[in-house]
Amino acid sequence: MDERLLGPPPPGGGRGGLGLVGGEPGGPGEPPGGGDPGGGSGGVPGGRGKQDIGDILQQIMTITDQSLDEAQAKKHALNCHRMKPALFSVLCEIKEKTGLSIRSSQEEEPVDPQLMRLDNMLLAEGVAGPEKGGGSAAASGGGVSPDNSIEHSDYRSKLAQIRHIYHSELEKYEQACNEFTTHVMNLLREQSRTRPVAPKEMERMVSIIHRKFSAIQMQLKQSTCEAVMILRSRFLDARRKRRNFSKQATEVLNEYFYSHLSNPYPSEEAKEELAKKCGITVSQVSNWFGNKRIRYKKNIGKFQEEANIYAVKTAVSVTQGGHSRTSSPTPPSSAGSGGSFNLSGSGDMFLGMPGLNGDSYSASQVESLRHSMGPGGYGDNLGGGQMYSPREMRANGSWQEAVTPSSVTSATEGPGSVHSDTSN
DNA sequence: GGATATGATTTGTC
DNA sequence: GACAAATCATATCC
Repeated sequence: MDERLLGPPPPGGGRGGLGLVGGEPGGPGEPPGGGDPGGGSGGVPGGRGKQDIGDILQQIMTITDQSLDEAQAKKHALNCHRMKPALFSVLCEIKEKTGLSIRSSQEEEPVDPQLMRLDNMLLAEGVAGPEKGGGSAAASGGGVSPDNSIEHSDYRSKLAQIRHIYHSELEKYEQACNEFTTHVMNLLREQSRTRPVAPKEMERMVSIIHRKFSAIQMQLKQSTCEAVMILRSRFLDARRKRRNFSKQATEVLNEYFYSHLSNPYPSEEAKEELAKKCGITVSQVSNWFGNKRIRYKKNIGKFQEEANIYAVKTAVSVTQGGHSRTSSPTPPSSAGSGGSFNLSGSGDMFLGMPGLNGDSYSASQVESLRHSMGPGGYGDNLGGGQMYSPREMRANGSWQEAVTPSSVTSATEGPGSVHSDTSN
Protein backbone atom coordinates (compact mmCIF):
# COMPACT_ATOMS: atom_id res chain seq x y z
CA MET A 1 0.00 0.00 0.00
CA ASP A 2 1.23 3.44 -0.81
CA GLU A 3 1.78 5.19 2.49
CA ARG A 4 1.99 8.59 0.88
CA LEU A 5 -1.65 8.45 0.08
CA LEU A 6 -3.05 7.45 3.38
CA GLY A 7 -0.79 9.79 5.23
CA PRO A 8 1.17 11.87 2.75
CA PRO A 9 4.24 13.42 4.23
CA PRO A 10 4.83 17.05 3.48
CA PRO A 11 7.46 18.10 1.02
CA GLY A 12 10.71 18.53 2.77
CA GLY A 13 10.28 15.34 4.64
CA GLY A 14 8.38 13.85 7.50
CA ARG A 15 6.61 15.38 10.35
CA GLY A 16 9.10 18.14 10.80
CA GLY A 17 7.68 19.82 7.77
CA LEU A 18 4.29 20.15 9.32
CA GLY A 19 5.74 21.51 12.47
CA LEU A 20 7.50 24.15 10.51
CA VAL A 21 4.35 25.13 8.70
CA GLY A 22 2.58 25.52 11.96
CA GLY A 23 5.26 27.83 13.20
CA GLU A 24 5.21 30.23 10.29
CA PRO A 25 4.60 33.76 11.42
CA GLY A 26 1.07 34.78 10.62
CA GLY A 27 0.54 31.46 8.92
CA PRO A 28 -2.53 29.33 9.03
CA GLY A 29 -1.10 27.46 11.97
CA GLU A 30 -2.13 30.28 14.24
CA PRO A 31 -5.45 29.50 15.83
CA PRO A 32 -8.16 31.78 14.52
CA GLY A 33 -9.77 32.42 17.82
CA GLY A 34 -6.61 32.27 19.85
CA GLY A 35 -8.47 30.53 22.68
CA ASP A 36 -8.09 27.02 23.92
CA PRO A 37 -11.54 25.56 24.29
CA GLY A 38 -10.55 21.92 24.09
CA GLY A 39 -7.11 21.88 25.62
CA GLY A 40 -8.08 23.46 28.88
CA SER A 41 -4.66 24.99 29.18
CA GLY A 42 -5.78 28.57 28.95
CA GLY A 43 -4.22 31.06 26.52
CA VAL A 44 -1.66 29.73 24.07
CA PRO A 45 1.50 31.62 23.47
CA GLY A 46 3.48 31.05 20.23
CA GLY A 47 5.78 28.35 21.64
CA ARG A 48 2.99 26.50 23.30
CA GLY A 49 1.00 26.48 20.03
CA LYS A 50 3.87 24.81 18.21
CA GLN A 51 4.04 22.09 20.76
CA ASP A 52 0.30 21.66 20.56
CA ILE A 53 0.40 21.17 16.79
CA GLY A 54 3.24 18.76 17.17
CA ASP A 55 1.16 16.74 19.61
CA ILE A 56 -1.79 16.70 17.29
CA LEU A 57 0.33 15.56 14.38
CA GLN A 58 1.88 12.92 16.50
CA GLN A 59 -1.54 11.67 17.39
CA ILE A 60 -2.58 11.64 13.74
CA MET A 61 0.47 9.67 12.73
CA THR A 62 0.08 7.09 15.45
CA ILE A 63 -3.63 6.69 15.02
CA THR A 64 -3.22 3.58 12.91
CA ASP A 65 -1.24 1.88 15.64
CA GLN A 66 -4.05 2.11 18.07
CA SER A 67 -7.02 -0.11 18.64
CA LEU A 68 -10.21 0.69 16.81
CA ASP A 69 -12.07 2.07 19.80
CA GLU A 70 -9.06 4.05 20.92
CA ALA A 71 -8.56 5.40 17.44
CA GLN A 72 -12.20 6.35 17.11
CA ALA A 73 -12.05 8.25 20.37
CA LYS A 74 -8.84 9.98 19.33
CA LYS A 75 -10.30 10.78 15.98
CA HIS A 76 -13.32 12.31 17.56
CA ALA A 77 -11.17 14.35 19.91
CA LEU A 78 -9.04 15.54 17.01
CA ASN A 79 -12.06 16.48 14.95
CA CYS A 80 -13.27 18.60 17.80
CA HIS A 81 -9.89 20.12 18.45
CA ARG A 82 -9.70 23.85 18.12
CA MET A 83 -6.62 23.59 15.92
CA LYS A 84 -8.26 21.23 13.49
CA PRO A 85 -9.56 23.75 10.91
CA ALA A 86 -6.20 25.45 10.78
CA LEU A 87 -4.34 22.20 10.41
CA PHE A 88 -6.76 21.10 7.77
CA SER A 89 -6.15 24.18 5.68
CA VAL A 90 -2.39 23.70 6.00
CA LEU A 91 -2.71 20.15 4.84
CA CYS A 92 -4.82 21.36 1.94
CA GLU A 93 -2.03 23.68 0.90
CA ILE A 94 0.49 20.91 1.09
CA LYS A 95 -1.82 18.74 -0.98
CA GLU A 96 -1.90 21.40 -3.65
CA LYS A 97 1.86 21.26 -3.88
CA THR A 98 2.19 17.48 -3.82
CA GLY A 99 -0.62 17.21 -6.32
CA LEU A 100 1.88 17.84 -9.08
CA SER A 101 3.97 14.87 -8.18
CA ILE A 102 0.87 12.71 -7.94
CA ARG A 103 -0.21 13.80 -11.38
CA SER A 104 3.18 13.14 -12.83
CA SER A 105 3.33 9.67 -11.39
CA GLN A 106 -0.14 8.93 -12.60
CA GLU A 107 0.74 8.84 -16.24
CA GLU A 108 -0.70 6.07 -18.31
CA GLU A 109 1.37 2.95 -18.15
CA PRO A 110 1.89 1.03 -21.37
CA VAL A 111 0.07 -2.27 -21.64
CA ASP A 112 2.27 -5.10 -20.48
CA PRO A 113 3.27 -7.09 -23.58
CA GLN A 114 3.41 -10.27 -21.56
CA LEU A 115 -0.13 -9.74 -20.39
CA MET A 116 -1.15 -9.14 -23.98
CA ARG A 117 0.46 -12.38 -25.05
CA LEU A 118 -1.27 -14.27 -22.27
CA ASP A 119 -4.61 -12.72 -23.15
CA ASN A 120 -4.17 -13.54 -26.81
CA MET A 121 -3.22 -17.09 -26.08
CA LEU A 122 -6.12 -17.64 -23.72
CA LEU A 123 -8.40 -16.18 -26.33
CA ALA A 124 -6.96 -18.39 -29.06
CA GLU A 125 -7.28 -21.48 -26.91
CA GLY A 126 -10.88 -20.68 -26.17
CA VAL A 127 -10.25 -20.26 -22.45
CA ALA A 128 -10.90 -16.55 -22.36
CA GLY A 129 -13.52 -14.76 -24.39
CA PRO A 130 -16.74 -16.27 -25.65
CA GLU A 131 -17.04 -20.01 -25.47
CA LYS A 132 -16.33 -21.63 -28.81
CA GLY A 133 -19.10 -23.89 -29.90
CA GLY A 134 -18.35 -27.51 -30.69
CA GLY A 135 -14.86 -27.32 -29.34
CA SER A 136 -13.42 -25.95 -32.51
CA ALA A 137 -10.54 -24.66 -30.50
CA ALA A 138 -9.58 -28.16 -29.59
CA ALA A 139 -9.90 -29.41 -33.10
CA SER A 140 -8.15 -26.65 -34.94
CA GLY A 141 -5.98 -24.97 -32.39
CA GLY A 142 -5.38 -28.00 -30.26
CA GLY A 143 -3.90 -29.97 -33.08
CA VAL A 144 -5.63 -33.13 -31.96
CA SER A 145 -6.29 -35.56 -34.69
CA PRO A 146 -9.84 -34.99 -35.88
CA ASP A 147 -10.45 -38.68 -36.39
CA ASN A 148 -9.69 -39.40 -32.79
CA SER A 149 -13.05 -38.41 -31.45
CA ILE A 150 -12.67 -39.98 -28.02
CA GLU A 151 -9.47 -38.12 -27.29
CA HIS A 152 -10.92 -35.07 -28.91
CA SER A 153 -13.87 -34.97 -26.55
CA ASP A 154 -11.57 -35.74 -23.67
CA TYR A 155 -9.44 -32.78 -24.62
CA ARG A 156 -12.48 -30.59 -24.90
CA SER A 157 -13.82 -31.58 -21.52
CA LYS A 158 -10.45 -30.94 -19.90
CA LEU A 159 -10.22 -27.58 -21.63
CA ALA A 160 -13.73 -26.77 -20.45
CA GLN A 161 -12.64 -27.58 -16.90
CA ILE A 162 -9.71 -25.22 -17.19
CA ARG A 163 -11.98 -22.58 -18.65
CA HIS A 164 -14.43 -22.99 -15.80
CA ILE A 165 -11.75 -22.74 -13.14
CA TYR A 166 -10.18 -19.76 -14.87
CA HIS A 167 -13.41 -17.84 -15.05
CA SER A 168 -14.49 -18.60 -11.50
CA GLU A 169 -11.09 -17.55 -10.19
CA LEU A 170 -11.15 -14.44 -12.31
CA GLU A 171 -14.55 -13.61 -10.94
CA LYS A 172 -13.30 -14.12 -7.41
CA TYR A 173 -10.37 -11.81 -8.03
CA GLU A 174 -12.58 -9.16 -9.53
CA GLN A 175 -15.00 -9.40 -6.65
CA ALA A 176 -12.18 -9.17 -4.14
CA CYS A 177 -10.72 -6.25 -6.02
CA ASN A 178 -14.04 -4.41 -5.99
CA GLU A 179 -14.60 -5.14 -2.33
CA PHE A 180 -11.15 -3.97 -1.43
CA THR A 181 -11.49 -0.85 -3.55
CA THR A 182 -14.80 -0.01 -1.88
CA HIS A 183 -13.24 -0.59 1.50
CA VAL A 184 -10.30 1.68 0.76
CA MET A 185 -12.55 4.34 -0.70
CA ASN A 186 -14.66 4.28 2.43
CA LEU A 187 -11.54 4.58 4.51
CA LEU A 188 -10.34 7.51 2.46
CA ARG A 189 -13.70 9.21 2.72
CA GLU A 190 -13.58 8.69 6.43
CA GLN A 191 -10.07 10.06 6.55
CA SER A 192 -11.05 13.01 4.42
CA ARG A 193 -12.82 14.36 7.47
CA THR A 194 -9.51 14.54 9.25
CA ARG A 195 -7.18 15.31 6.39
CA PRO A 196 -7.73 16.51 2.86
CA VAL A 197 -8.08 13.67 0.39
CA ALA A 198 -8.22 14.86 -3.18
CA PRO A 199 -10.36 12.99 -5.73
CA LYS A 200 -7.22 12.44 -7.75
CA GLU A 201 -5.66 10.80 -4.78
CA MET A 202 -8.60 8.45 -4.54
CA GLU A 203 -8.39 7.71 -8.23
CA ARG A 204 -4.74 6.97 -7.90
CA MET A 205 -5.37 4.68 -4.98
CA VAL A 206 -7.98 2.81 -7.00
CA SER A 207 -5.58 2.44 -9.89
CA ILE A 208 -2.90 1.13 -7.55
CA ILE A 209 -5.29 -1.43 -6.15
CA HIS A 210 -6.29 -2.47 -9.64
CA ARG A 211 -2.68 -2.77 -10.64
CA LYS A 212 -1.98 -5.01 -7.69
CA PHE A 213 -4.93 -7.19 -8.49
CA SER A 214 -4.08 -7.32 -12.16
CA ALA A 215 -0.66 -8.64 -11.15
CA ILE A 216 -2.45 -11.44 -9.36
CA GLN A 217 -4.64 -11.94 -12.39
CA MET A 218 -1.55 -12.20 -14.52
CA GLN A 219 -0.36 -15.05 -12.36
CA LEU A 220 -3.71 -16.72 -12.81
CA LYS A 221 -3.46 -16.25 -16.56
CA GLN A 222 0.05 -17.62 -16.57
CA SER A 223 -1.00 -20.69 -14.64
CA THR A 224 -3.94 -21.20 -16.95
CA CYS A 225 -1.70 -20.94 -19.99
CA GLU A 226 0.64 -23.47 -18.49
CA ALA A 227 -2.24 -25.82 -17.83
CA VAL A 228 -3.43 -25.48 -21.41
CA MET A 229 0.09 -26.08 -22.69
CA ILE A 230 0.44 -29.21 -20.62
CA LEU A 231 -2.95 -30.40 -21.76
CA ARG A 232 -2.05 -29.77 -25.36
CA SER A 233 1.30 -31.46 -25.13
CA ARG A 234 -0.33 -34.49 -23.55
CA PHE A 235 -2.83 -34.78 -26.33
CA LEU A 236 -0.40 -33.96 -29.06
CA ASP A 237 2.11 -36.51 -27.94
CA ALA A 238 0.05 -39.54 -28.75
CA ARG A 239 2.59 -41.85 -27.25
CA ARG A 240 1.62 -40.59 -23.86
CA LYS A 241 -1.93 -41.64 -24.32
CA ARG A 242 -1.25 -45.05 -25.79
CA ARG A 243 -4.02 -47.45 -25.04
CA ASN A 244 -4.05 -51.06 -25.99
CA PHE A 245 -6.68 -51.92 -28.52
CA SER A 246 -9.64 -53.89 -27.30
CA LYS A 247 -9.37 -57.64 -27.33
CA GLN A 248 -11.98 -57.80 -30.04
CA ALA A 249 -10.10 -55.32 -32.20
CA THR A 250 -6.88 -57.27 -31.81
CA GLU A 251 -8.71 -60.44 -32.74
CA VAL A 252 -10.11 -58.90 -35.89
CA LEU A 253 -6.69 -57.62 -36.88
CA ASN A 254 -4.98 -60.88 -36.08
CA GLU A 255 -7.56 -62.86 -37.96
CA TYR A 256 -6.95 -60.75 -41.01
CA PHE A 257 -3.22 -60.90 -40.58
CA TYR A 258 -2.98 -64.65 -40.26
CA SER A 259 -5.49 -65.29 -42.94
CA HIS A 260 -3.45 -63.15 -45.30
CA LEU A 261 -0.11 -64.28 -44.09
CA SER A 262 1.25 -64.62 -47.60
CA ASN A 263 0.61 -60.98 -48.22
CA PRO A 264 -0.43 -59.17 -45.07
CA TYR A 265 -0.84 -55.83 -46.74
CA PRO A 266 -4.43 -54.78 -46.54
CA SER A 267 -5.68 -52.44 -49.21
CA GLU A 268 -6.98 -49.01 -48.35
CA GLU A 269 -10.52 -50.33 -48.41
CA ALA A 270 -9.56 -53.25 -46.23
CA LYS A 271 -7.86 -50.92 -43.81
CA GLU A 272 -10.89 -48.73 -43.68
CA GLU A 273 -13.14 -51.64 -43.02
CA LEU A 274 -10.83 -53.04 -40.37
CA ALA A 275 -10.61 -49.63 -38.79
CA LYS A 276 -14.36 -49.41 -38.72
CA LYS A 277 -14.67 -52.85 -37.21
CA CYS A 278 -12.04 -52.22 -34.57
CA GLY A 279 -13.09 -48.71 -33.73
CA ILE A 280 -9.68 -47.35 -34.56
CA THR A 281 -8.28 -45.14 -37.29
CA VAL A 282 -6.92 -46.25 -40.63
CA SER A 283 -3.47 -45.08 -39.66
CA GLN A 284 -3.72 -47.15 -36.52
CA VAL A 285 -4.53 -50.15 -38.66
CA SER A 286 -1.49 -49.36 -40.78
CA ASN A 287 0.62 -49.02 -37.68
CA TRP A 288 -0.67 -52.27 -36.34
CA PHE A 289 0.11 -54.15 -39.55
CA GLY A 290 3.49 -52.52 -39.78
CA ASN A 291 4.34 -53.55 -36.26
CA LYS A 292 2.86 -56.97 -36.71
CA ARG A 293 4.77 -57.72 -39.89
CA ILE A 294 8.08 -56.66 -38.48
CA ARG A 295 7.58 -58.44 -35.19
CA TYR A 296 6.27 -61.55 -36.78
CA LYS A 297 9.15 -61.64 -39.18
CA LYS A 298 11.64 -61.12 -36.40
CA ASN A 299 10.33 -63.90 -34.28
CA ILE A 300 8.19 -66.30 -36.22
CA GLY A 301 8.53 -68.96 -33.58
CA LYS A 302 7.00 -66.78 -30.97
CA PHE A 303 3.95 -66.16 -33.09
CA GLN A 304 3.40 -69.74 -34.18
CA GLU A 305 1.04 -70.54 -31.42
CA GLU A 306 -0.96 -67.46 -32.10
CA ALA A 307 -0.96 -68.22 -35.79
CA ASN A 308 -2.21 -71.71 -35.16
CA ILE A 309 -4.96 -70.48 -32.93
CA TYR A 310 -6.18 -68.08 -35.56
CA ALA A 311 -5.79 -70.67 -38.26
CA VAL A 312 -8.03 -73.07 -36.44
CA LYS A 313 -10.41 -70.30 -35.54
CA THR A 314 -10.73 -69.24 -39.13
CA ALA A 315 -11.06 -72.77 -40.37
CA VAL A 316 -13.76 -73.56 -37.86
CA SER A 317 -15.70 -70.45 -38.65
CA VAL A 318 -15.54 -71.24 -42.33
CA THR A 319 -16.50 -74.87 -41.97
CA GLN A 320 -19.40 -73.82 -39.84
CA GLY A 321 -20.71 -72.06 -42.84
CA GLY A 322 -20.06 -68.57 -41.62
CA HIS A 323 -17.81 -66.82 -44.03
CA SER A 324 -15.12 -65.16 -42.08
CA ARG A 325 -15.31 -62.25 -44.39
CA THR A 326 -16.03 -60.24 -41.34
CA SER A 327 -12.45 -60.62 -40.38
CA SER A 328 -11.29 -60.28 -43.89
CA PRO A 329 -12.98 -57.22 -45.19
CA THR A 330 -11.49 -57.06 -48.62
CA PRO A 331 -8.52 -58.58 -50.25
CA PRO A 332 -5.28 -56.69 -50.31
CA SER A 333 -4.87 -53.96 -52.81
CA SER A 334 -2.77 -55.98 -55.14
CA ALA A 335 -5.52 -58.55 -55.28
CA GLY A 336 -8.07 -55.98 -56.16
CA SER A 337 -6.82 -55.60 -59.67
CA GLY A 338 -5.19 -58.81 -60.55
CA GLY A 339 -5.92 -61.20 -57.72
CA SER A 340 -2.32 -61.31 -56.80
CA PHE A 341 -2.68 -63.54 -53.79
CA ASN A 342 -0.44 -66.41 -54.50
CA LEU A 343 -2.19 -68.54 -51.96
CA SER A 344 -5.40 -68.48 -50.17
CA GLY A 345 -4.80 -66.76 -46.89
CA SER A 346 -5.70 -69.69 -44.76
CA GLY A 347 -3.85 -72.03 -46.93
CA ASP A 348 -0.75 -70.01 -46.40
CA MET A 349 -1.21 -70.18 -42.79
CA PHE A 350 -0.96 -73.87 -42.69
CA LEU A 351 1.61 -74.28 -45.37
CA GLY A 352 3.99 -71.79 -43.99
CA MET A 353 3.61 -72.60 -40.39
CA PRO A 354 4.61 -75.61 -38.40
CA GLY A 355 2.00 -76.66 -35.91
CA LEU A 356 2.27 -76.40 -32.21
CA ASN A 357 5.29 -78.00 -30.67
CA GLY A 358 7.02 -77.80 -33.98
CA ASP A 359 4.74 -80.27 -35.67
CA SER A 360 3.56 -79.36 -39.07
CA TYR A 361 0.00 -79.72 -40.07
CA SER A 362 -0.49 -82.89 -42.01
CA ALA A 363 -1.19 -82.63 -45.68
CA SER A 364 -4.66 -84.01 -45.14
CA GLN A 365 -5.40 -81.44 -42.51
CA VAL A 366 -4.28 -78.72 -44.78
CA GLU A 367 -6.13 -80.11 -47.69
CA SER A 368 -9.34 -80.56 -45.81
CA LEU A 369 -9.13 -77.12 -44.33
CA ARG A 370 -8.27 -75.62 -47.63
CA HIS A 371 -11.11 -77.43 -49.19
CA SER A 372 -13.44 -76.32 -46.48
CA MET A 373 -12.55 -72.73 -47.21
CA GLY A 374 -14.10 -73.07 -50.54
CA PRO A 375 -14.52 -70.21 -52.92
CA GLY A 376 -16.11 -68.04 -50.30
CA GLY A 377 -13.37 -68.25 -47.72
CA TYR A 378 -10.03 -66.61 -47.64
CA GLY A 379 -9.14 -68.72 -50.61
CA ASP A 380 -10.93 -66.41 -52.97
CA ASN A 381 -7.80 -65.54 -54.72
CA LEU A 382 -6.50 -69.00 -55.13
CA GLY A 383 -7.22 -69.10 -58.75
CA GLY A 384 -5.86 -65.68 -59.53
CA GLY A 385 -3.68 -65.54 -62.56
CA GLN A 386 -1.09 -63.27 -61.11
CA MET A 387 0.77 -65.02 -58.36
CA TYR A 388 2.59 -62.30 -56.52
CA SER A 389 2.27 -58.71 -55.83
CA PRO A 390 5.31 -56.63 -56.75
CA ARG A 391 6.08 -56.36 -53.08
CA GLU A 392 6.33 -60.08 -52.76
CA MET A 393 8.79 -60.24 -55.58
CA ARG A 394 11.31 -58.02 -53.92
CA ALA A 395 14.69 -59.62 -53.63
CA ASN A 396 15.84 -57.67 -50.59
CA GLY A 397 14.16 -58.93 -47.47
CA SER A 398 10.79 -59.43 -48.95
CA TRP A 399 7.91 -60.55 -46.81
CA GLN A 400 7.84 -63.94 -48.52
CA GLU A 401 11.45 -64.67 -47.94
CA ALA A 402 11.14 -63.82 -44.37
CA VAL A 403 8.07 -65.73 -43.42
CA THR A 404 8.14 -68.79 -45.53
CA PRO A 405 10.69 -71.38 -44.66
CA SER A 406 12.12 -72.89 -47.82
CA SER A 407 11.59 -76.42 -46.66
CA VAL A 408 7.93 -75.82 -46.31
CA THR A 409 7.51 -74.01 -49.55
CA SER A 410 9.44 -76.54 -51.47
CA ALA A 411 7.41 -79.31 -49.96
CA THR A 412 4.22 -77.70 -51.04
CA GLU A 413 5.41 -76.41 -54.29
CA GLY A 414 2.75 -76.15 -56.83
CA PRO A 415 0.11 -73.71 -57.81
CA GLY A 416 0.23 -70.94 -55.30
CA SER A 417 3.54 -71.80 -53.77
CA VAL A 418 5.55 -68.84 -52.78
CA HIS A 419 9.18 -69.36 -53.25
CA SER A 420 9.61 -70.01 -56.93
CA ASP A 421 8.80 -66.52 -58.10
CA THR A 422 10.58 -64.63 -55.42
CA SER A 423 13.85 -65.33 -57.14
CA ASN A 424 12.65 -63.57 -60.20
C1' DG B 1 9.88 -52.78 -9.93
C1' DG B 2 11.60 -55.21 -13.82
C1' DA B 3 10.31 -57.77 -17.98
C1' DT B 4 7.51 -57.94 -21.67
C1' DA B 5 3.87 -56.42 -24.84
C1' DT B 6 2.25 -53.05 -27.72
C1' DG B 7 0.92 -48.75 -30.05
C1' DA B 8 3.18 -44.69 -32.00
C1' DT B 9 6.94 -42.14 -34.04
C1' DT B 10 11.13 -41.43 -36.63
C1' DT B 11 14.27 -42.31 -40.23
C1' DG B 12 15.71 -44.10 -44.44
C1' DT B 13 14.54 -46.57 -48.73
C1' DC B 14 12.07 -47.50 -52.74
C1' DG C 1 3.34 -42.21 -50.10
C1' DA C 2 3.95 -46.90 -48.43
C1' DC C 3 6.85 -49.56 -46.16
C1' DA C 4 10.83 -51.61 -43.11
C1' DA C 5 13.42 -51.11 -39.27
C1' DA C 6 14.72 -48.94 -35.14
C1' DT C 7 13.27 -46.67 -31.36
C1' DC C 8 10.38 -44.51 -27.92
C1' DA C 9 6.90 -44.49 -24.40
C1' DT C 10 3.27 -46.45 -22.10
C1' DA C 11 0.47 -50.53 -20.54
C1' DT C 12 0.33 -54.82 -18.57
C1' DC C 13 1.97 -58.84 -16.34
C1' DC C 14 4.42 -61.24 -12.84
